[in-house]
Formats: sequence, structure tokens, C-alpha cells
Amino acid sequence: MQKYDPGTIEPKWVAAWEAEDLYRADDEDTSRPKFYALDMFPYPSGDLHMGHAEAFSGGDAVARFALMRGHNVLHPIGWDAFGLPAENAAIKRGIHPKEWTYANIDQQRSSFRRMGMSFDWSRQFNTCDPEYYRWTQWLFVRLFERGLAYRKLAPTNWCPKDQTVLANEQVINGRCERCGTPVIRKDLTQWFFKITDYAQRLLDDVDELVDWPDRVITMQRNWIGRSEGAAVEFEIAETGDKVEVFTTRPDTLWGVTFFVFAVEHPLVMKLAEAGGTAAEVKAMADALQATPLTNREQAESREGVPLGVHVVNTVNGEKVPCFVAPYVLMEYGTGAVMGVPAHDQRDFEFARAHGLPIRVVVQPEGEPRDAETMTGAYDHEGVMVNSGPFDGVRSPESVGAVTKWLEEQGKGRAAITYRLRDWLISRQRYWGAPIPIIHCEDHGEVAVPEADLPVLLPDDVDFRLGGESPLARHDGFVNVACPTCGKPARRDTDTMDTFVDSSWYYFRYCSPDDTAEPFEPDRVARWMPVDQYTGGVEHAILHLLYSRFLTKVLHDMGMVGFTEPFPRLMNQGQVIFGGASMSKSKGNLVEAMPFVERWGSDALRLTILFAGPFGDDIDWKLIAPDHLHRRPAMNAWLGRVHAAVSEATERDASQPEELTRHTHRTIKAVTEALERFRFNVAISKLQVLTNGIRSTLERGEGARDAASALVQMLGPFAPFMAEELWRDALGNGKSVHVSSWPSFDPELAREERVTLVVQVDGKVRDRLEVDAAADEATCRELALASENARRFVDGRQVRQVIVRAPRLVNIVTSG
RNA sequence: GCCCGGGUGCCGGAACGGCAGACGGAGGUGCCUUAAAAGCACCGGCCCGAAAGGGCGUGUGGGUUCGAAUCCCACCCCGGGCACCA
Repeated sequence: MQKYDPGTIEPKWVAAWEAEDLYRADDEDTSRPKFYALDMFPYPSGDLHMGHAEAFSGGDAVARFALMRGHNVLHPIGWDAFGLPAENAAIKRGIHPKEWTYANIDQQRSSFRRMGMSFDWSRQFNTCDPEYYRWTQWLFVRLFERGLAYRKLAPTNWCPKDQTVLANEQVINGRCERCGTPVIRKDLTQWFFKITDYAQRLLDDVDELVDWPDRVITMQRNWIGRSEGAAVEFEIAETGDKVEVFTTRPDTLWGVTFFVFAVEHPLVMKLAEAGGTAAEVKAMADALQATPLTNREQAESREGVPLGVHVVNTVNGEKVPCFVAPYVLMEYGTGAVMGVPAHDQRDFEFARAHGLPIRVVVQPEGEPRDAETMTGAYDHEGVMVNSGPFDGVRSPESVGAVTKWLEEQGKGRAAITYRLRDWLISRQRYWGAPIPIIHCEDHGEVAVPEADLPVLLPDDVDFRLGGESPLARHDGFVNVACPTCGKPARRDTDTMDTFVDSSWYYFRYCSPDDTAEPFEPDRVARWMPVDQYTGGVEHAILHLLYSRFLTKVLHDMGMVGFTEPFPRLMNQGQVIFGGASMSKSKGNLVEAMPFVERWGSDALRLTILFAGPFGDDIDWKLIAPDHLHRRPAMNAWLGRVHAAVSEATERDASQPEELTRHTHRTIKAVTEALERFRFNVAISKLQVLTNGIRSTLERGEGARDAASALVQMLGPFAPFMAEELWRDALGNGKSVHVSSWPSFDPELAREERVTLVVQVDGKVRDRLEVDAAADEATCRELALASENARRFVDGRQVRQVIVRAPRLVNIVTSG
């Protein structure tokens, strides 16, 4: 008998599967139900590491399971190939980003092949291919036409190191997500996608996400950040200017004792001049402009500068002083807030710092607060006081009552504010899809006509860092005729955020060779929505939100008939090392291929999927630290499977019923575990069955049927071993991966003999073997007759006997 | 601060409210081997006990229940997300 050698088995089947075209999704076949199994496509930076191995082992198991259950499976792969890492790596190495990117893609592709992933390779594409980004640009133009792509001067997050603007989402704790450099503020004209138009729908349609992890849904909700309240109009006493504020607490309007503007508020300089404080205000504005956003955000000081003017409190006519302070942000609400120190902690601190009055207008019942002695704001429920007509009104009703009154008085209205901002998509970098816009002196922003797409990214560009987009330095790219009038004009020199590329790639897989449109609506209708999306939780917000947004836009354009692309989402955990996330810079990145070469792809998949629940993080250091020297348990198990199955096929003896029952129980358990992505549990059941087969063989009995089922169930986890045994040892002609997933007979899956646990007062005192069909009376009788139990019952009075036939009897005594 | 997760042997982890620790790892003992590795067999929560057996055990404290790792309340600790959001 031959020993298990993955090094010869695995490459052999890679070649066979490709020759047989085993994993091609069939666009025409409607006899089988479709199943779109999507894995978040990888970024081609270096070769595959253990994080890839985890994500794709899980995704591949899902796809293979669906295939064996009779689905027509679409399981595609591609590369998210534009973006900063490629550009940075290229600058560092002095080569072209294209070269670096395509080399990495080649390497990852060959590694995926070696691992035997069940991808339909005929659909592969890269987002940096002109055939792909042509359609990214096409989508940009469609959004532009619909008013969903627009340019505005905006304070941006600027990374001084990467020399580019970052989206809010790419700023982590005030630092650049990529390089960790503190981000500073810079006002630039930028392209945005108007995702805020879809804020409410993005929130509402969360209901259509039938199977997403709760935490991801929560993150999406928090990111959209809907707040309900009121918009109230105030008037500046000295100038008559009107100012609107948003508040979630209109019931505290009578407690307003001051008013604060953000420095960027359009009225600020005018008011400062009127109030005679222009110099101080200008100084503060300049200081803030030069201050990195980090410092501004972390400032806990309540500094502020008086504007020298007053605002008239809309509800009672009182005049209160106005200030400019950094704690008020132009980006949220209206950029101006009413100061209610008694009921907002920030306002409280500001009032104390500037000697402003504090007025309690909401009193907690039972323990009234006193402005003099308060040590912090009271921001909970209570009864309104000092509030004119509203004295005595209780929260939470008070908020609605005041809002209604404001509307009647024409002083305000109910309002909703979202935390979500528009999506900043322009990048002043080279390695991305050029924005297909031409700037004409006479016609402004003109979209590149569809026939002229793609706007090719020129190869001969000096892409090293500079203050502006590298494309701006390429005259041949920049200078172009206006599509409308033909006069000399300039191309837009920004490129698109890579999140734009990745927000629609799953549509392209449905018809990847389409040269007339981004995707064929009929094919998309055929394959989408995605049946199971697998990927990392690091994309819980950005990628998923953008994809959901774009799908809704395409829906509104009449191109797709659904509004959510991924109703089911599964997040794998991260593979970490020694408690820290793996990264090249930390030097703890564990690459996948050395393991594969040494012990096989099957062993790697099993090691990772067996390590714990799929959604939990895996610490490689704890799971297989010394894997290149020590034989992994999964490789050893596969060796035993190989030996046992081979032996089972050579034996004529009949299979004992006990093993048949065990097999059916295992099929049931593994099927259920796979349906819920409980790979670790499924694999453990397969190991138990292996042990059962081995002891059966040891007793000289047969195990062919059990072995056959085991091999099939191994398919999603260890595709090579399964195939080898299925075709070679078991002698089947067609691939195990297109065989029908084994079914179980519920009658056989039920245990025949079970352990009846006998408890006395809740403690286990005996275990009896009984027929699984034993009824309540029988169990009760057997339990009461048990020697071991009686030793604890004697001398006591039996008060109650709980029977859960055939598993448990609890004899409850007293005394 | 707010919002999510999660605390089970030495380790990864199992466990429809009903035998806690399945299945593995690390370790130990034995077999095989000149030897090592590999393989195979057995042991493996803690305490008492020679054993039979008993007691204690799922972060802490309480509660519900015949019965709680599991349900409820409070607290402690760890991880993640958001964070001057008006």
C-alpha cells in the first residue's frame, strides 16, 4: 500500500480538474438551481498568506458543498489591483506599479491553482485592466449624469507622506490608514459620490440582509448614524442674519445661555467683524488650519473666542453671546450649535471655562439639580422647568411636544441628521482609474463620451510623489479637445479611489467578457444576488456600504432588479500571530505556500478550518507554530484516512450495522454543520467516523460504504484526498466533487442504544444502556432499580421523579 | 463615554436547559527501532483515597428551575467598532 504523498497527488488533480473544466459555471444551464459563491477578491501584494488560506478555504468549502448539493455554482476570482500599496511598493523598488502588480497576480494565481481552489478561471479579471476600468469610468459618468458625482471645495484629510487626500474612512484615529502619518487639513476641490442621498435607504434595507453578522449590521447602522431632532432658526441680534441649528434636544431650548459656531461657518468672519473681534477669530482660524486634524480632535480643552455679537433665543427672545470654538464641527449638522450647559457635557465644560451662566430646564424627578452645585451636565429624562408654556412636561414626550410647537410657531421643524458624509473618491495618485472628465473653459466639467472610454492610464508617467496628481505632469494626457466644442481643454488628473473599483466587481463576474456594457443585465439577473459572500470583517463598513450604495444606484437606473447585492455574508476571523495581526512590517507574516509544499494544501485547509469557529481569530502561533518541522495533525489524519479507505475497499466483509448507523449520524451532523459554516465541528465528526472505520477494520469487518461516505464528505475540506480516494481507491469514474452529497436515513441516523443517565437530586449516580425507544415508564423503572442510585435514595423520601426518556431520569428526594 | 462580541483543562476548542471537557495539540507511559523521527496502543480538569468511590469544578456574586457553561439580574476582566455627532 502506498503512503500518502500530497506532493504527487495534488498537482495531478489540479491538472485533471482543469482538463475536465470541472468548475466552470454554466450560464445556460437552468436545470440546476444557481449558487453564486463569492469571496472578497484579494489585493495582489505578495504571495498568499495564512489569512488568504483561511478566507479561501472557507469560501471554497461553501462553493464545493453547493456543487455537491446539485447547484450550478458560480465561484469566480479576480484581483483588486489598483491602489496605493502597488504604487508605494513600485516607488520603493524603482519599478512600474504595473509590473509589480501583474507579477503578484501571477504568483497568487499560481498559488491558488496549486491549492486546488474551485474557481471558474475563465471569468478572471483585474481591476487595473483597461477592459475593466473602462466600465468603472462608465459608471462614474452615469453617476455624474445623475448628479451623484460632483466636485466641491472641501476640507480634506491630507496625508503629508503619501501626498494624497484620504476618505474619512481611511483616517484611523487621525492617522493615515496606510502609513500612520498624522493627517492634516487641506482645502481642495474634490470629487464626491453622493452617498448621503441614499442614507435612509441604506439604513432601511438592512432588513433585507437576511444573514449578516449582527455586529456588521450594527457597524453599518452606526456609520450611517441617523439622529432625530429638530432644526431651529435663530437670528443674530446685531446683523439680522438667520442661523439654523440642529438639536436632538429641543426640550432644552429654554436652557440656552450661549451659542457656538464652527470656525469654518460661512457667517463667522462677517459676525466677527460686526462684533469687533475679527483679529482674534482670524488667529484661531489660522491656528486650526495649520493644526493636524488629530490634534484638533484630541483637544479636550474648551477654548473658544467670543464673536462680540448675540443671538436671539427663538423661544424666549433672550439675547445670548456667540462664540467660535473648535469643538463645533462644520461637517456635522449645520456647523452651529446652541449652548445648553445644564444638559450637555461639552456645553457644560465650555460654560465653566468661560464663566457663562448655567440654567437647569429639565429636572430629574425626586432629585432636583442646582446650577450652582452641578458637577456635570444632566442629560437624562426629567420634567421641564423654567420653560414657559412647557413647564411640567415630561420627557420623552417633551421632545415631540416642543417640536410640534416650533412647527406651529414657524420657528423650526422636525429634522433628521446623518453622520454619513459623501464619499470622497478622488485621489492625487497614479495607480488608479482616471476620472473620465474633461474641463473646458466654456463648458465646465464635460464627461468623456462613452465611445472614447476607457481613458487610458498612460504608462510613461513620473509617478513619484509630488504635490499634485502625477497625471498632471503628463502633457499628452492632460491636453485634449473639449468633447462638446473641440477647443483645447484639460483632462481631470485625479484617479478614483480603489473602493470604486471593488464596489461593482461582483457584477462583472456574471459576464466578464462583455465589451458593450459593464455587465449583461440578463446574466446578472440569472446569477445575482450573491448567495454567499465570504470575507474579512475589515470590510464591514466601507466596501460593503459602497457596494450596497452602488447596487441601489444601478437599481434606480433600471439595470438590476434588486437593491441588495449580498443578502448573506460570512466573516472569517483573522489569522494572527502571537496575539498580533500579521504583517510584513512586523515580520510575523506566515506565508501559505511553504506549508502547502511541505504538507499539502489539504492539510493546510483542514488545519485552519479545524482550528476554531470560522468567525473567530486564529493565532497561528498556538495552532501550528512549528509546522515546517513537525508533522501537522491534519496531515497525519489524512494519512490514516488514506490507509483506512484503501483497506476498506480491498475488503469483502460486510459492514456492521453499527458502523452504518454511525455513518448516517455523521452525514446528518456534517450536513448541518456545513449549512451553518461550522467547519471545525464538521471536521471533528469526520475524524470520529474515521476512528469508527478504523476500529471496524481492526475487528476484521467491512467498512466500504462508510469509507465512501467519508470520502465524499471530505470533498469540501480536503478536495485532493477526497478525489484521490474516490477515483483511485473507490474506482469511481467521475469526480467526487460533482457526486451527490450523501443523504442520510433519519431512521438509521437515530441511535439505537443510548445512555440513560440516572441522577439523584441532580447529581449523576449511574449510567444505563437502554434501547433508544425505551418509554418513560421503562426508564423510570430501570432508574429506580439502579443499585448505584439506590445507595443515595435509601433513607430518603422520593418526592418526585423527572423522566426524559430515553436520556435522563432525575430522582428528587427530600429529607 | 456609547454600541457590539467574548471569558470552559496546560493550549485550540466541543456541549437542542439534561453525562462538562467531544475532536485535536502539547505532555506522559508502553510497543516498534541499533537509535532518532514517524507510526501504533494507553493515560490525561482539580482535591481526598491504595482502590472502590466521593467531593469540587465552565470569570465573580445572586436568581429562575427537579436540573444552568447554556436563561435572567448585578459586577469584574478581555477583544472589536464608533467617538467633541450637537
